[in-house]
Amino acid sequence: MSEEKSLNFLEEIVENDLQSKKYKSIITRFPPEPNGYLHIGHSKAICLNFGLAAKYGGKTNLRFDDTNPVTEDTEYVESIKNDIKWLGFNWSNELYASDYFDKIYSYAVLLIEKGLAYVDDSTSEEIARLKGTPTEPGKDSIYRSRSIEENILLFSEMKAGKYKDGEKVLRAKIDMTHTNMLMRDPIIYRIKHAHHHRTGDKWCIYPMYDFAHGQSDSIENITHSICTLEFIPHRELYDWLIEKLEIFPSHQYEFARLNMTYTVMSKRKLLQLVTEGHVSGWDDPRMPTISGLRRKGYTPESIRTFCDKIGIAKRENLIDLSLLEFCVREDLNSSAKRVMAVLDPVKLIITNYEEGKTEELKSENGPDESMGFRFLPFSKELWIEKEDFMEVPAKKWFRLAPGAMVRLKSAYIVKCDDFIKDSEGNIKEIHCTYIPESKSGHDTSGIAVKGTIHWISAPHAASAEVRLYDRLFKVENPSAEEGDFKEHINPYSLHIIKNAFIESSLKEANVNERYQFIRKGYFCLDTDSTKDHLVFNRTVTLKDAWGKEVKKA
RNA sequence: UGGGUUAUGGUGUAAAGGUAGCACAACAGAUUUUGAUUCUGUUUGUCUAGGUUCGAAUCCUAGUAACCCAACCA
Repeated sequence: MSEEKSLNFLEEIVENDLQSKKYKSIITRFPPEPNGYLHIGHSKAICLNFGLAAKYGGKTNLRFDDTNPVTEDTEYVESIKNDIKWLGFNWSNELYASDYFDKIYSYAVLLIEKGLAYVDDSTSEEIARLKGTPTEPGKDSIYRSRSIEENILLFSEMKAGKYKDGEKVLRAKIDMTHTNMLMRDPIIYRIKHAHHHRTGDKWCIYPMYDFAHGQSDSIENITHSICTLEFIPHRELYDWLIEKLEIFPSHQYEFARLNMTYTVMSKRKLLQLVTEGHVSGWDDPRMPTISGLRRKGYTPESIRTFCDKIGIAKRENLIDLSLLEFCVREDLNSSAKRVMAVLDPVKLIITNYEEGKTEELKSENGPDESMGFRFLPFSKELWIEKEDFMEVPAKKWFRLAPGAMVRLKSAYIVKCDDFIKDSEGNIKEIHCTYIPESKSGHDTSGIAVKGTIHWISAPHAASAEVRLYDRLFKVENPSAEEGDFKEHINPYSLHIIKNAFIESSLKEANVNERYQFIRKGYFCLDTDSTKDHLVFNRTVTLKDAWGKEVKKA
């Protein structure tokens, strides 16, 4: 029994509620509006809600908060369900706020009958004007004193479609001078002659968030309704409505939403990136969406670990992207198949190796012996990375340079004797001699080299397109900068290598497998890939101590 | 200028009056046929000012800062 992990404040609340017998078991819910794709911030809420229920033996509903027909679509419903399943969670019930429209309508009638709601004919401008400001109290609308009978008639006419959009609204009658703006007679129903993706044209009036969310929670007997900090002012109204309606008392709790460096998290901003073509779509691997991260090669496990590590609290936060990257590296390090690929090739010729000869050299598939071995063809002409050769070696350089020796991974030690430049001064060929006694696994040469580099036998190489991704924004917190957040987009966030050389085993690559291109990073097959045109995405780089060294200099 | 919420290393997050801990990041070293991994170590913190107490991140008082609230969005 090592030290137990301390509880977050919501776990404490749940434990107290369970211990005090307030509830026999808990029910949580994840309530997305189907008007966009889920992002990494949502996975924090998903892990929280599903995790809490799982930990304390409760259950979690998936409920779509579909009360605004003009922004919502089944396309989003499907993607949301898919993403939650992919993350590894199963909901107890798939529910929709729109399933409760009849019930919610009857709640509204009940409120009118209690004299706690009224129909207001004012324009939205007038309503806004009378609402006052945070520092000035509001004023009553002239329609506030309508009789219950008139309100009931008017509201039923609203439902029947007698009025146009915006002509009337239903408002809760609370207090126009309340210090909480949300309590100044909030609108609870509005007229929208719009087609709903589930209820079709049945309704032309729709409840507002505040008159649907808490009511849906209550209908489902949600014990702990968990949302983000910006809903704190809504809690007072949430409780007021439940009390007046005398329905199951669900309770709202709030936690701080996730923010991450070098990206944006608001649906509005993400939508802009998509519609204005800054990215290729919601699932562009540079996007912080679940679908983007999935396409980039992130594993569900790594995202869950990340959500676990960031914790749950009530203060504003900005999480380092490096933590997410750490989580995926940690996961992939133990599971990814090791392969060789040369992204920026230069020819290496082994002058003392027999022309036309091919050897099959044994190489391990992973850090764990259980992952097995494969055989790599080796020949006189190889591709290596341009960056692994320096004509004039830097300090602490232990890769290839004139006169220097390196090991070719799983093969031989070679010594650089010469190199050839093209007319523009670029290195064209590197000439080496190999040490036959230094064969990997049977090395009797007694030579110790500091550097080991990867390679591909030129006549046996396959080729592929490789897409390298960098952070989407140049600044840590684009939302906090002055002006348009899009001014801070990183113009180099995508680097496409049209023709990289890969070992031929990768022709058999499949989308579900993760690979480590040795020394280059973790990669996965992209959905754009075809049999004749392989496309790989870089999920994340490896840590690069040499890169740091170079930067320092 | 009203109301609400929050302040702990560079970033997150613990410590329920009693040793300020953990993770990421950074830095240094060891190992390494991936400058990866692994291992070891180091640096850095309680918003400010008072007070209570043997003892305060924690309690009290007064400040300060950040965020949220004036959609017929959620």
